[in-house]
Amino acid sequence: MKIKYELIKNDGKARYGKLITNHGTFETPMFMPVGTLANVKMLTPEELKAVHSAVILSNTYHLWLRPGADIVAKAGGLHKFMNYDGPILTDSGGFQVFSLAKNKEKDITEEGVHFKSHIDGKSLFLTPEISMEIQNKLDSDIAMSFDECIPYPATYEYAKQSTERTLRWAKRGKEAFHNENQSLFGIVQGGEYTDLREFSAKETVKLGFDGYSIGGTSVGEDKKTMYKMIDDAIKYLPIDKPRYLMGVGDPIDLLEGVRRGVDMFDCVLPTRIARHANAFTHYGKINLRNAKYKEDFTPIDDCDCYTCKHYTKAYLRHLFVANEGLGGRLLSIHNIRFLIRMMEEMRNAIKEDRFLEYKEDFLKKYLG
RNA sequence: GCGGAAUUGGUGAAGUGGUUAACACGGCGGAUUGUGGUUCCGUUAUGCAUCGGUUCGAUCCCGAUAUUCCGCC
Repeated sequence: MKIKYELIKNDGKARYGKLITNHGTFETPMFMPVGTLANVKMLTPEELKAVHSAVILSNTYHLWLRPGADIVAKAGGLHKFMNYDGPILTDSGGFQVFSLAKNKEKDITEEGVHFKSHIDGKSLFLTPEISMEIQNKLDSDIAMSFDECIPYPATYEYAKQSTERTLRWAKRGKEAFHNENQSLFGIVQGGEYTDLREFSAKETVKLGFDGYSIGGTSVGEDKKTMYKMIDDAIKYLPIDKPRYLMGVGDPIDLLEGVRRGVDMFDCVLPTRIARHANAFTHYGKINLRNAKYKEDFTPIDDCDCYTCKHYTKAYLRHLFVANEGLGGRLLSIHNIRFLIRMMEEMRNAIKEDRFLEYKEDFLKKYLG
């Protein structure tokens, strides 16, 4: 069955709802950790469950290269392969168009995208049809349309052509898609241009998808521009379908996204910064390598995660200074929990009609 | 006792008679937003064992002293 979205409360800004999937029902707005290679880096499914993680992301491009979609299919699909019984969303490879296609004008064609494998340099060609075929085989809960994540800044002309092409790719992808148990999301592009965002949103909705993403954000633009990109797109999205802001993010952006009516977010930030010794706290981000934590025998934050319940900053600092991987694991647990807990708190605040107060209080503390 | 060699930052070390002493590690700090899994960026010796001398100018040349290593008696 396809996913279902149930909008429970909508005060015109923030939304509270439920996402019903083949692998459980979960409340939105939600944060989804990224597990590119059929794993969330360094963590086991049990650890993800312990931080109340729901949907996780995987990546078409990466799994296409290895181990290959057929192997995952033989294993019985992504869930079985990686031993995760929660919902999985697969990104289409569109972001790799952005990060791996060196010469956009030349490498991106109407038919698809040429780029080189980051593993062995082999030439690859990815099309909407191939992306759908791979995602169908992976058997994730939610598949993403194959799109181009437009760089920032981009000229109006480039953004326009790219946005129109993404739309044609979305249509092709939808036609090629054939897994009844899987849902497919469309992606709004349009770069930083208000009219292109409107055009992209309206046309994508016309094609009809199970949910809609706002793409092309968090690619180097300033926050003000990013929020405008959301505003320019989200007002044209149907209220009875989930809205997913791709690649975002940091705690401030989550608050701003929810305020604008976003239901789903994903981001590599919590796990990436964790591997580099950074931790989210209610008082801002901290770097555990800093000398001032050498003798700090208190937990990272007022937090209910495994790491905060059992370890001190001094110990975590020692692990990072000693180059011990456990530090990255423990911080990944904390950082994911931090964002997921934030979402829980936001949902509660929405339910109790105090979202804006919550947001203000959080920011006041966080920005110190 | 005699002869030889060496002495550069926290460490390993390059280097030159003339503005800012290479590089690496370490230290300190920052970055990171649909992940190209030990990443990227910045900073870190007002000083080249010590004291004299030669020179317009010395870390680099000369002498003495100290320390270390090697060889000989």
